[in-house]
Amino acid sequence: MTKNSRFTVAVHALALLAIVRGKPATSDYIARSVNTNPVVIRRILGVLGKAGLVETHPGAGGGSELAKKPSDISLLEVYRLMGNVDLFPMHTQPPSEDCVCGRHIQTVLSGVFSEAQQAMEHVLDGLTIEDIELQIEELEESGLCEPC
Amino acid sequence: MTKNSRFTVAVHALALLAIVRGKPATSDYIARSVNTNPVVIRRILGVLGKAGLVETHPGAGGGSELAKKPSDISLLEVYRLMGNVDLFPMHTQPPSEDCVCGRHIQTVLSGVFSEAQQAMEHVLDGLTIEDIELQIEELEESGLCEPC
DNA sequence: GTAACTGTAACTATCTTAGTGACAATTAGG
DNA sequence: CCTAATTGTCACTAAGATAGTTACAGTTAC
Repeated sequence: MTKNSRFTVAVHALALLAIVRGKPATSDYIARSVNTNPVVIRRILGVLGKAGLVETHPGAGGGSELAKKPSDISLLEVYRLMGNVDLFPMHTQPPSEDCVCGRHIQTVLSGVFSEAQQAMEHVLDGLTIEDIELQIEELEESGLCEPC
Repeated sequence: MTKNSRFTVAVHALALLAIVRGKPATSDYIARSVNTNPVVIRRILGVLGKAGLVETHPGAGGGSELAKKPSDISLLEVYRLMGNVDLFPMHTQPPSEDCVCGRHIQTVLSGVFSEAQQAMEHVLDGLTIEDIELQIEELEESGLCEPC
């Protein structure tokens, strides 16, 4: 599996932006919540910004806020933006063409892999940042939004 | 996501063993089909052997063969044996407990992640090495088994 | 006895990732 | 205009994972 946590961090950041709704959040503020370095957050917000999910402003009083409604941001969109393409890596070197198995295994596996991956992506496609936000607020058992 | 190709290689090896049905295959033979080093194959066969999927014999005339029917080996079993546990890595450091979002994000995400992973695993659970073998043989458009 | 195997340890090269410091550019506000 | 706050981005490091490789002792068939 892609051994990176960028999807997790991106969803965390977007959920936080949803919770503070409208008030711009600095990379430093988000980084404290995620418990990482602000540069890591800025890198991810950069990708989300180019895709139109967030708007970011430099300078004093700057920061990032959502550019779309939380209910319009699907987790699948975020997942793909974070560079997650193939769930199952193929052979590092192409298999032997001199073998019945080597000749066809990649064709067969790519069908299987894509079916499995689609099943997973279908679940992510049915969930939005709003769902995450609501579940967090439900767990907190209060309608207030005092994130930090 | 799993960043290693061991699952692919394991399925390749098992499919090859299914195709040559009964005739023991050496790690060198399998490695030529996969296009890798025999030690890489032996490492994987070692795991499959401990799990009872293959039987391996050392010495001259040795090699590996399936210990179960191809139809009794599910791809999910192989997937898990290859060390694939969590599809979606969480934060590298635990998020801040001082933040509403940081406090609950992992609880919420672990539910979402497990749902998505289960959907993927359900597909793998419905497929066996026999399915792979049959698809390969179908592509080869011949009932003969001359793998190399 | 010899040749053909496996199992496994040890090592290397390569890649990916997260994290970090540094600094120019931008902006708000006095 | 000056200052403080903030982003974007580059360059680097440390750590970890992976595939590949060599080597060699142990096992087996003939």
